[in-house]
Amino acid sequence: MSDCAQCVVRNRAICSGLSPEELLALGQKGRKQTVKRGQTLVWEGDDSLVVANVISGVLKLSVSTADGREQIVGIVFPSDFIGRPFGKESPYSVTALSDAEVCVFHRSTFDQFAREHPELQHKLLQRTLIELDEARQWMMLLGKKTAEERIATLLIRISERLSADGCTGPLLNLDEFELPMDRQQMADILGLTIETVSRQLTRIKSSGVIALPDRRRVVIHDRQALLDLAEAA
Amino acid sequence: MSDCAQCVVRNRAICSGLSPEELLALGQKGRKQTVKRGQTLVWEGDDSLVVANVISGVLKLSVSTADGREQIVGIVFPSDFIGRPFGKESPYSVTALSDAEVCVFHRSTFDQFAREHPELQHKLLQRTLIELDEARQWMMLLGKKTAEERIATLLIRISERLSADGCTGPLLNLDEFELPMDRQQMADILGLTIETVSRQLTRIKSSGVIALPDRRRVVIHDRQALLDLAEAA
DNA sequence: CGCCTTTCTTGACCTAGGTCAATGATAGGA
DNA sequence: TCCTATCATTGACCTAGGTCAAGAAAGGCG
Repeated sequence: MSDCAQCVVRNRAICSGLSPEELLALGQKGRKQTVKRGQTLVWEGDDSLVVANVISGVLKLSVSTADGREQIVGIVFPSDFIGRPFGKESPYSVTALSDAEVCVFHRSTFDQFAREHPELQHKLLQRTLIELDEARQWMMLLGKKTAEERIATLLIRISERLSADGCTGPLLNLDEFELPMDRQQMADILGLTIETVSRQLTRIKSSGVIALPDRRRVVIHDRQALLDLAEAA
Repeated sequence: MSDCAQCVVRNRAICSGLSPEELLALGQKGRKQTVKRGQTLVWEGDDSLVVANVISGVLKLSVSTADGREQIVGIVFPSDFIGRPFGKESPYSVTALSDAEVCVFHRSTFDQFAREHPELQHKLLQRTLIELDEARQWMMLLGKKTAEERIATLLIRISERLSADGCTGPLLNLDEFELPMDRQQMADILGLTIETVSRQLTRIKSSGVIALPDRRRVVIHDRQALLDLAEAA
């Protein structure tokens, strides 16, 4: 792989904290790969052969029932880690929502390297714990929140995540951004239908809290009001 | 703490894999504590001061909205780990569903010990990854499954978990067991109301797939049929 | 620039599951 | 053992959100 020391996600991905020598050693085991929008990198139930860091783009993690219902169980942004280390089957699919670049490793190679480098393993643990916390917050949303609360929560979360991505500071709370997904995908994240998503967005727009200049663009006019709509964090 | 080498969850908890000396060192930092049914060990939002292993009993992890809606985001059985290492706030409450015994550590003490013992950290990572997979399966249930599918899934999961607990082999799939929770708690796990839980249980009972000899007891008469009701895993 | 495909919005209607309220069971405690 | 405080079930009714079916906007692409 090309020079990890120059990597744009160098300071935020799990590789941060590795010594220059370790970074080099890990870098030699990985390779950069581009993924086209819509392309699936890992299939649910398949042998988990690769893990990766996201360099650019946005991907979804999803699980499906036998009869085709799909639930998106995670959205992955640049600097996030994807794949299931230390386990032979992937419990979900990983699919690109936009064109993306990832830095891929063979799972077994990565597993071995991680076991030999406690600092890397620690980073991975920290990240997994955070993901678990987030998954549990989302369980609350899916189990107990109304459609309007769900939409408001999603908009807040995406705006936070996208602004954190700028990496210029803690959180500057982007008030205008591009949705990295279409309406159907929003519905699959929120446990709703596309029609309900559409209706609730129009409702919130009509109240003046947000504007929707085009399909993908969102402008938050009154963040506090949106937070109130989202209820508890 | 008393002798870890004699601990009933010795081979299943994260302490498994530690050398006798390490086990002793860790054991000296912890203490055994009993928790009464209904008692809350950790409050959502509070400083995360303790972590623990569950020795006996069953506990719930829950998060609440400002207006009092509660979602149970995890059920914890003997040999499971509780608490949020490497993070200062607990994102959920931990409450005993039955009287329980836990083996408690100060979080900071535990964090330090874990960082010095990669094997322990690895066990913790493995466990966290499994919990994350389970949380995501549950997101599918909460986002897309019908009430009947939810109930069937819960019954299957509990029976599997309780039989694994016997620790006599891989999975013997207990066909008769005691629910470690009441109807309201089932509802809070499944994102339903107590009435819907009750109605669906009666429905499944009427179809002959299960029997309910008393409030807590469940007998699975036709496991395959129950699996079919639960749809996809 | 118009055509076609896909995506999004909106409306009319329906239903799974929620709400409210009454009744029935059970477990402890005196 | 009876009494009382839960806890669970059942029924009648309601509503948030799902379903089905038109339209209306955007993109692409020749």
